[in-house]
Amino acid sequence: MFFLKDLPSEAMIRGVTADLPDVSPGHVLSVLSHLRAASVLMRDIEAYLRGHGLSQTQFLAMMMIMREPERTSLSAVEIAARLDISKPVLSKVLASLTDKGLIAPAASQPADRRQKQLSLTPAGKQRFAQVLPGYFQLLHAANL
Amino acid sequence: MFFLKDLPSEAMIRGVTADLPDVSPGHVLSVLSHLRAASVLMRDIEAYLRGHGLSQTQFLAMMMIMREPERTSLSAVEIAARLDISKPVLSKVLASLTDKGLIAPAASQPADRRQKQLSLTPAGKQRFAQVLPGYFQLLHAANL
DNA sequence: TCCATATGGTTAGCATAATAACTATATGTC
DNA sequence: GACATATAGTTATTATGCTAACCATATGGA
Repeated sequence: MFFLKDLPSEAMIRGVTADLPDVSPGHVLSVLSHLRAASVLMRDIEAYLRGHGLSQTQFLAMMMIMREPERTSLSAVEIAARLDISKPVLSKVLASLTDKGLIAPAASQPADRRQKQLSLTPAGKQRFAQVLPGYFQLLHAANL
Repeated sequence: MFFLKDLPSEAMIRGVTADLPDVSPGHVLSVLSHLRAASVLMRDIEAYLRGHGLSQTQFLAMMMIMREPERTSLSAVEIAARLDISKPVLSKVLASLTDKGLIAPAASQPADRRQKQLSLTPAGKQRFAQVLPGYFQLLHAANL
């Protein structure tokens, strides 16, 4: 995660986009500022989570499982759809969380034997509870 | 680049942060929405640039060199500072741009032999000019 | 029933990011 | 002048993302 530290000046954008009448330099600069702020925040979040032994994706995968009001488990494709990441990435993330003992196959598996339902272990729930408040405080403190 | 597709509801955030009085659920949700929008835009930008044979970092490194009003070259550390990325990443990015023939060592090298000044080649300037308008149009079209 | 097609998940290979550790060159102080 | 320290850049290692290709299981139509 990264993004430009030195944003282009509005004058520079205006010069480059002079022949693009549908592009407003002020708006483009505002979008760039937001991108910069978002990337800095994501970097901060990743550093915070890494301090707790988790990548952002690992943390969010746990959140997706915890968040289901009616259920205690989810299948891999359900998690991938909610996170908007590719299946292979999720496959690795789930393997890593399993290795850490934070998630495990759910007690009841579905009839469809292609699927694996996954639940948080007690250790997983505890880790998640430890990390969540600081995560929301970081989000709250962001000026975005 | 990615971020949550299904954002948590404000009620869910409120429940989790009930004992954090300094965290406002509405504000947290707004920050999450901005993060989501920023990550989607970055993914779109990366896809656009990849279609032109460049990664985002490669493109931005070229922009940093082009952008200097008084100069036609920059050293690696100057580029890294403006982009806010680590030196090793920049080292690879510059090697890759050199392999593509888009940048080359500048005609005049500084006395300090540790440094390498880098300029855009004619092919580099042409590629940059091809790509830039679409880049700004993507930024302009973003609702961020 | 059987075969084509779809879906869930993993593996393989590539690109890009980070930190740590390295080489080479400059600089500044004794 | 010589040695300690700082700076520019590269290499090694690790983590995380992607697409493409691959198994295994389900499903649906002839």
